[in-house]
Amino acid sequence: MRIATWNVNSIVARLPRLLGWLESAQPDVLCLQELKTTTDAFPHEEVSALGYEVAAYGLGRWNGVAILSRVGLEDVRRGIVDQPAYEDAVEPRAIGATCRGLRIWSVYVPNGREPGHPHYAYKLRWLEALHATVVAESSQDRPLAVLGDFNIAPTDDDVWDIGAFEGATHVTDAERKALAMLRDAGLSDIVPRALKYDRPYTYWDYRQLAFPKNNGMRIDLVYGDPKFASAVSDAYVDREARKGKGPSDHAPVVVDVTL
DNA sequence: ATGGCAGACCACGTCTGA
Repeated sequence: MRIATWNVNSIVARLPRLLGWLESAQPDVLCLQELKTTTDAFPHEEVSALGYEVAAYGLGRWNGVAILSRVGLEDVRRGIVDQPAYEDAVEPRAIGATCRGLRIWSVYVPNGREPGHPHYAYKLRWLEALHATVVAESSQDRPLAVLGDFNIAPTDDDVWDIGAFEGATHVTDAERKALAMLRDAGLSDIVPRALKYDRPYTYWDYRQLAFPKNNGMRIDLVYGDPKFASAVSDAYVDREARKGKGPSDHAPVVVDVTL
């Protein structure tokens, strides 16, 4: 079974590329983030035409997550356990579903903006809620994986130049400790192969020629429980999807599992 | 010292992203 995650930075703007990628990469399950549209406005017909069921969760301009599956889509759940609000709004940042016996979550962790900002505190609270969700769902007798845009670079090697991140989010101890908590809960970081260069970055800023310079970050992560991790046969970042006209600023992460 | 790009909508400026 082929599982993937991709922050598309607007499902509407990315639809032609998404459809083409589904046809070429042939994932069985795809987790999407940053739909930037409502559940109703999701392009259900176009995606269904390729054989995928859709569970989408979007409220409009920002955020929005979805799971696409051609191997079943059951027990859909929108939002995580005690999901915190930001400025009184509970945002569409997580959706879970069961696909052929595999429990999958598509998550879009808050950005944080800058350490000390209320959004940063929100990010850390959100990660605690994600941890609680993982703990709650780990009791089930089925493989579990959390995929998505975590907005955290797990190590200094996961950014092109750690010196450029002084005082910035994505690399702080508190954020990385939240990832460590997920690992303590039994999940493993499924590190993908890079198809070019030595580091498996998944995001490159649109500005400053970041992609051709490979000034990237690995922030789109796959966290799997032991059942999932032991079933992984391959994992890679599809950087080809970052090339050309009208790409997302993120590339898909693809994981093959014998489940 | 800062923006640069891209997308959505509060739409011809503003906000967000990381």
